[in-house]
Amino acid sequence: MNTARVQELADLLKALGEFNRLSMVYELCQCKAPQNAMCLCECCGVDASGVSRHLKVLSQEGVVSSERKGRAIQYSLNRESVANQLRQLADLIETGQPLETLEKQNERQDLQV
Amino acid sequence: MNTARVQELADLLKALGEFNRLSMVYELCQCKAPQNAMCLCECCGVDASGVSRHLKVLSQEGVVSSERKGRAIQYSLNRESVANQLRQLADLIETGQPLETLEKQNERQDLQV
DNA sequence: GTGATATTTGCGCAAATATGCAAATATTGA
DNA sequence: TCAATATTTGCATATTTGCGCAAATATCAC
Repeated sequence: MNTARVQELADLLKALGEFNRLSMVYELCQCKAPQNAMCLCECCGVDASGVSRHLKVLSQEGVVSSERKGRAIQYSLNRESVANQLRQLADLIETGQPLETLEKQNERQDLQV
Repeated sequence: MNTARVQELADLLKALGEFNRLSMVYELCQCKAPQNAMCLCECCGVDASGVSRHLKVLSQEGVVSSERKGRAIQYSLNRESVANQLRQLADLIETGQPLETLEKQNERQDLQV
């Protein structure tokens, strides 16, 4: 049943499936420049510590990347990666095609390079 | 910020973002014929009451439809609807295009019909 | 009707989660 | 160096969530 891949996808969806976190993602996806945590405080009504924790979850699931710039840490959305995962799930649900493991996906991408 | 739409999507992702529920969806998406709850008990290690509750969540979020056939209730996946929502989110994340409300989507589909 | 099968619901429990506050840390800018 | 800014972490708390069991309910087959 490809349990590991189902688990991966479930973890990703769980990370995205919380209102304040998805609001942060929505905010990030509409910004060209990366944002720091203080900016993201405003879009959802959570204080800095909460934003920090949410960003940690998103980061662990590969939704965002971070890079320190001066005092602040700039967060940016991993657009392609997240979009591809969602599309793969959409395809699976629509067509019933079996899930590919992440390993296989990476192998396939290696071949293309 | 289109809060309502973000909330809708978050609810959908939360419904899908639980391992046993996603396993059930995975099972359903690979079956041509609708399945009843007892079948779905097997694919995840949850008893009938748990499956019933999970199916209720999935049903409330429009992931599955149900129809009673004799004693059992047959569940089937709303493939297109769920796939479309996931793709819309993927597009949003990839391109930053603003979210359409569900109402607008329906209007647009009405026009196409 | 009666028993058999399928699903739902009430209850309680344990684990996970989201949050705010305050303190600790990190890193820069002057 | 030192003060200011940004982020993380510990703690406490309230809420949510997933689960199993047993009882209730629904529906059919006979």
